[in-house]
Amino acid sequence: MEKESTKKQILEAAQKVFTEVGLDGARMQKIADEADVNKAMLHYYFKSKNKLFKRVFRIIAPKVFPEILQVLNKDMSLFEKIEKLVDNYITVLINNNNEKIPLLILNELNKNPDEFSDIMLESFNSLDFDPLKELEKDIQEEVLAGKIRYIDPQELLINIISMCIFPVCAKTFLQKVIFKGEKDKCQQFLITRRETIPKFIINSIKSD
Amino acid sequence: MEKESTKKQILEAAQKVFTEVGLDGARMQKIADEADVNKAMLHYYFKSKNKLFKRVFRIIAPKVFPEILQVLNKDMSLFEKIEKLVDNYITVLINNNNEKIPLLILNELNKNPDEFSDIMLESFNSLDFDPLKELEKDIQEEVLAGKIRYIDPQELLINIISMCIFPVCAKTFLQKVIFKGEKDKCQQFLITRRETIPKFIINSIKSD
DNA sequence: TATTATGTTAACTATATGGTTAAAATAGTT
DNA sequence: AACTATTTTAACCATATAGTTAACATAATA
Repeated sequence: MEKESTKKQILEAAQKVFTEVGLDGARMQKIADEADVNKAMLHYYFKSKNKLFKRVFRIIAPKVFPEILQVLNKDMSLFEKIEKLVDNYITVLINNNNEKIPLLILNELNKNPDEFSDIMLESFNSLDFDPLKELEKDIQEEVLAGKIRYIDPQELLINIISMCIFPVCAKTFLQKVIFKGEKDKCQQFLITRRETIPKFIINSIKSD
Repeated sequence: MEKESTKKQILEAAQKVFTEVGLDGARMQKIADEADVNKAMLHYYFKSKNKLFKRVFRIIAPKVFPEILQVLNKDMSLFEKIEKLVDNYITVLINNNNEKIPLLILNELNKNPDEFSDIMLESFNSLDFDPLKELEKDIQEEVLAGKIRYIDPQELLINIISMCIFPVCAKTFLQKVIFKGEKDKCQQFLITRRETIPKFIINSIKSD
C-alpha cells in the first residue's frame, strides 16, 4: 500500500505552519487543514506534535546551515569561495519558502538546546570535510601569497553568516524602519547583497 | 495608595518569561509565579496577555534598537562612532537580561507586523535625529577627506547591526556547532567582537 | 471471495489555559 | 470608628487543544 502522499502533505503543511508561527504557535488542526487531511492522521503518522516538529527540523535545518557550506570544499580561490558562498546563501534565503527558517531554528535551538543542538550537530558532522579547517587552510595560503591579512576563520565565517542571515531575519524590521515602508527598495537591497557583501568582506581582508 | 511594586514585579517577571519562551510559549500562571503574585493580578493590572506583552515590548524594543544609535549623534569621527556603537551594542547584548531580546523582537515583528512594527517605528521616531542622515553626512565627509571609499549608509548600518546582533541570537548554535561545546571560548569570542568588528568594518571602508 | 494490513474518519476525552468574579483584606479619608 | 477606594485571593468558567478511540474504508493478498 504505502500511502506516501498523505505523509508528504502533512510534512509540507507542518513546515509551512511551523515556520510561520513556531512550535508553540502551531496548531495541529491548522496543519491538518493546510494538508487537507484529518487531524488524526498527524498522530497516526507522527505520534505527537513534538515528534512531527523534530521531523520537520531535521529536514529544514541542514538546508540553511551546513549544506550551503559545501562550496568551501570546492576547488576555488578564497575570494571566489566567499563570493559563491554569499551568492548561494542569499539566493536560498531570499526564497519565500526559506525566508523564515533561520529564525525558527535559532528560536527552538534557544528554547530547547538539549533537544535540538544534537540534531544540528549531527547534520554538521555529516559534511565530508571541516569547513573551518578548510577556511583556515585557504586563509593561510592567501596570507603567504601576500594577498590578504590574517583573519581568524571563525571570525570570517561568522561575519559572513551574520551579514547573510540577519537581514533576512530582520526583513520586516528593515522594511518598516530602515526603508520606511518601501518594500521594493528593501527587497532590492537584499538581492543586491549578493554582490555588496563579498565586496565588503574582501575589501576588509585584502592586503593594501 | 498606588501599589507600584506589584505592577513592577509583574512587568519584570513578564519580560523574563516572554524573552525566554516567546508570546505563545508564555503562560500567565508562570509569570504570576515568577512575580510571586496571584494570577488575577496580571489581569487586574494589564487586562490581557496580549496587552501585557505589548507593554513589555514597548519597554524592551527601544533598548536594543534605536536607543543604542544615540552615539551616532555625538561629536566624534566616523571611525570613533563605529567603535563606540559596536562597543555599546555588544556590551548591552552580552548582558544576560538582554541576550534574548533581539530574537523575541524579530519573532513577534515577523508573526504580527501590523501590531508591532508601529511600536518599533514609534520608538525610532522618538530619536531627535535621523541616524541614516547623520551617517550619510559622516561618510561624505570622510570620503572628501580621502579617508574612506564611499559606502551606502544603509549598507554600513545593517552590516554593523548584523555582525553585532546575529552572533548573540545564534549563541547556542555557535557554542555547540562552531565552538564544539567550548562555552568559554564562545563567550570570549563574543566579548572580543567589541574590537574585532570595528576593525573588520574600518578595514573594509578605509582608503588604501 | 475472504482475510488481513493499512489508511481514514468523526466523535470523544482530558487537560491546560486565558480570563472572570465575588468576597476578603488592606490602606486612605472623614 | 465608620466609610470608601484600592488591592489581593481562591474558586470558578469557558474554551481551545493535543491526543485517543473505535468504527469504517480501501487496497493487497491468499
